[in-house]
Amino acid sequence: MTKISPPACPMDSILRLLMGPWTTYILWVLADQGPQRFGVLKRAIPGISTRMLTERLRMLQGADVIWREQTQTIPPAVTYGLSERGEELRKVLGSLGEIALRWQADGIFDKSSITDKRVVHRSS
Amino acid sequence: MTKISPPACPMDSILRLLMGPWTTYILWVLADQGPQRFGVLKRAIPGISTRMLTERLRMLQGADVIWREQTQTIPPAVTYGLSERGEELRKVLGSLGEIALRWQADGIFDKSSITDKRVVHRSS
DNA sequence: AAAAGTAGGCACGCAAAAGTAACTACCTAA
DNA sequence: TTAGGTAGTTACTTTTGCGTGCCTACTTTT
Repeated sequence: MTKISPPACPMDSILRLLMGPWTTYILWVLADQGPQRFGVLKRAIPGISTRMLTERLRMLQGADVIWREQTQTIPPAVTYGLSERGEELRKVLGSLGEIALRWQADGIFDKSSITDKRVVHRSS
Repeated sequence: MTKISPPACPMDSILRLLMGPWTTYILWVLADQGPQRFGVLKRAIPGISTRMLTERLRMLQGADVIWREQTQTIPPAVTYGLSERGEELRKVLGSLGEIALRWQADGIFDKSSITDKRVVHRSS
């Protein structure tokens, strides 16, 4: 018995795309630094596991938000970058980021309503 | 040292705000139908539990995205609505919604890359 | 007198999500 | 010869998110 399917919410789908803990970070790096190889991405996102990075990249690629280019050289080099859709998304995420910055300046995120149980991975 | 990943992540905070399965739905209803009471909201969002609705509302309220107005009448009536911050958010979410609509028309969300494991199995 | 509605709080428990670690195959540099 | 880098995959374990059900205190309705 297939339970609920979201009645009228493409929002739901697109947010499920962005929702993961790392997804926007990945997009941010790709937007900010340009196309990058797997290993560079991994090092640019401290704390992410290969498993997560792979999964997210596959998902984003599946949604045509990023492209993937693999060269058949012997240590195979794989490069990822924002596609046209990715650019589209970047603009909106940019606005969202601006808002986030303003709110942060206002201390919204500090006041223990959201940030509470987020201990943050790997405190060095 | 609790140190958050440094350079670019108020995004993380704001997305954590929107992330839950229900959050944007709630905002959508409040934006679309105007301020609503708890019970009305609950009935407007089929399938949500009181627990979730309460939690999300508290969180949104804590971030000043919605306001909460409680009358001390005897069955106490509580009304929620978008605050100024909420309106700000609504605009961006609107753009995101447009994109989502276009992508949906292109069938991005149908092609089993994201939606796949969302099938739910409750056979009884 | 009892049921129902209003706005939630609290505890239990499962299933999905995320982290951890080990393994692949191939090549290069020490 | 061995370590290390490239781009992952697979298996195992832990964490958590979220639904479900039961509770409140007060009033109005039946």
